[in-house]
Amino acid sequence: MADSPRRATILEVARDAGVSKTSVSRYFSGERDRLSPDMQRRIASSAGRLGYRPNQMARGLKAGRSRLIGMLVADIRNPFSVAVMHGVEQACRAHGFSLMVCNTDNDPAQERDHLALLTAYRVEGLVVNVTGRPGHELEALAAQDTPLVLLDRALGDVEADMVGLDNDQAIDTALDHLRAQGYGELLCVSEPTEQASSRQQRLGRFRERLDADGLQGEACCLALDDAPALERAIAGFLDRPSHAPKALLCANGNVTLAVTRALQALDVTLGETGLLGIDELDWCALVAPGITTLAQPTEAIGRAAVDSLLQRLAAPERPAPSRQILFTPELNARGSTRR
Amino acid sequence: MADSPRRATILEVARDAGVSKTSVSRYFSGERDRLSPDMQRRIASSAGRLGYRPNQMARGLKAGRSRLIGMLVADIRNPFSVAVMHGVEQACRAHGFSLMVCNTDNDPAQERDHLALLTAYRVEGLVVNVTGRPGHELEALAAQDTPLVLLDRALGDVEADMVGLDNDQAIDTALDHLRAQGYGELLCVSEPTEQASSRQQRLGRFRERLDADGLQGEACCLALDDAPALERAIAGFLDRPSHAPKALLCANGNVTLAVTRALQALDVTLGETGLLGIDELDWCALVAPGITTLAQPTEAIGRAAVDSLLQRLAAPERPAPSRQILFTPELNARGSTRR
DNA sequence: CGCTGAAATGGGAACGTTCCCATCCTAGTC
DNA sequence: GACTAGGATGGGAACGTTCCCATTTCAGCG
Repeated sequence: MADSPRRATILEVARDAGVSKTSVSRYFSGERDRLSPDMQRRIASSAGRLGYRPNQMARGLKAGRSRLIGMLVADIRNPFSVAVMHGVEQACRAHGFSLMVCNTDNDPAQERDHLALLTAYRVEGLVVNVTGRPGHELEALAAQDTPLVLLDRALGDVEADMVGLDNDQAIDTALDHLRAQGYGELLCVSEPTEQASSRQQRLGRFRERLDADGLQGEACCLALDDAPALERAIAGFLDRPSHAPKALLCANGNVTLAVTRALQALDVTLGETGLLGIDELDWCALVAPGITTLAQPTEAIGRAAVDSLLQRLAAPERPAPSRQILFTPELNARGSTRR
Repeated sequence: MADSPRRATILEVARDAGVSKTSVSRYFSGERDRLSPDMQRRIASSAGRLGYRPNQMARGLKAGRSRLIGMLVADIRNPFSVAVMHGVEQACRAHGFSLMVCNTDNDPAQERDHLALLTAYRVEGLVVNVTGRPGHELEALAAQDTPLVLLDRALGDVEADMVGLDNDQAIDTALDHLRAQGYGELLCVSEPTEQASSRQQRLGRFRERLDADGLQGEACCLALDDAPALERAIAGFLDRPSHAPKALLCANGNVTLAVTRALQALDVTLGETGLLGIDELDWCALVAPGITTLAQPTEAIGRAAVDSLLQRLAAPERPAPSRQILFTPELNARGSTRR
């Protein structure tokens, strides 16, 4: 059986089968119907015996297309990212592309490196969800006709399609729900916004709505790794005298996790103090009375990203104006917003 | 600025800089010190102006090495897998390799497909964590001198290094802890074991220890998507008359999630009924009195996998006998095992 | 019965690299 | 001052494909 120390080449298969390499190439590039049944049989048998696999490198080189989609993920350990990635992968697969994922750990240096890598592999399209501004490199890519789609975060200067949550609607839904449940004084917690446009947008809308609706509220941004600071911020908010029930709004899943920890440390009863998080997580239904969330349709977002890419790939001539594809969140009302 | 519709090639850079392509190649393959400072400057400038990036396809083709490590993951949405993957990625990066991850969704067909894909890209090593038995394909690969390392699950017939948790030790630690906390009657819940050796091993050890230690207990395997069945199984166990406190042992993170849901549905008080899960998850500290877990050192496992790969890659001559690298779990005692 | 055209097949030149082997130059040696 | 060793540089042949053009064969047809 398996014995050849080196991978067989198309030429060896051709020789073994007594046919030309062109025919073997045809066999493996989906042009089988151009081959006589007899030849197909011969090739199949030889290839099988030799354990031949087309070399994708050579293929990509010659044909100029890698059949590869690249994805840059800011944080692979974020379940939201993974869920979207899953959608992206499915869609790629469905269209005969493979996905090459790079995790950047929110590190601009890694973003640059990985971007170079994906470029080196000549990915035909790029799904980008990053923190920093590798704007320059991305612009260059875009200028070279590599389709680009931004995920969840717009990158100021880069002109490309963008797929993500309808943040305004999400905030509106959240506030409407909280108000309907009788909460009158709100604290919106977010990670620092400099790096991610969606955070800015959520916070911006939050402030807008407060003004417009005459709700009481404030926003705070802090790095999640400083648990004491977070506890202090929350305690400060809760201790303030007030005449309406208070609630916390978490701008994303990571925040929800950190805030939940902080609330437990502070011995706060959920529901009495409201809690609503953007992003649905496995465990939100499990904690205490259940944590109310706004779920993002992650798979759909992933698929939409790929669709957008493929569309541009199909019609490279007319560079359609860049679009925004926004999705509606779904409210999972649970005990944490029931008084 | 960015204008070239097509990527520049090494030849164009060479022409632009007035040097030979060989020199440009040297510049980009880490042989800069062989070039005079003047030449380095000229090349750098031309390459920068033209936006040149080495074509990894051509590189891989010619040099015969792709600088790529492949990883096959059974379930990308499992936090354990992701954590290990993170370790793998870091290690690859540290050694100048890139990682190509394929998620198989526990589907043998996808396993086969993705394996073919990775083969086509001529990955230099493969980290495998799969459910099915693409044994044949994997064997072929191994026979072709592609280093292979199995993650968490041994594949019966495939001879390769294996990295994972020390399952015997994990079960021992779990049982010792449960007994020390006064639980005397145990139910070990697992997903179906056919596909994953680690599950078999955990269950096997559990049964062994029961016999040896004279503990009361039983094991049950079921698919997690059938919540009612799980609830029935658990209710059955809890309703049985007994003279010692009862506890549940969850064989992995997914099980812990499902069991926790079931327990809530059954309105069981954690602690009174013990609960211990293998795999640490974000939320285990958050639920009720906290869920006791056995944490796997995921990053270390990932790194070990890559190390093992690289070791074999470095010495392809002497095919060292395949090893097992096992890691010790860490106990996080929490309220769910305190009576 | 020679002509046309389609279907089946094969030869060879790319694709963008790397790397082996020159070639050229300069400084050091006797 | 010829001789050499070694450093800097360049030319060209691969690597394993695809794809453009042949070339061959043969059925159909006026």
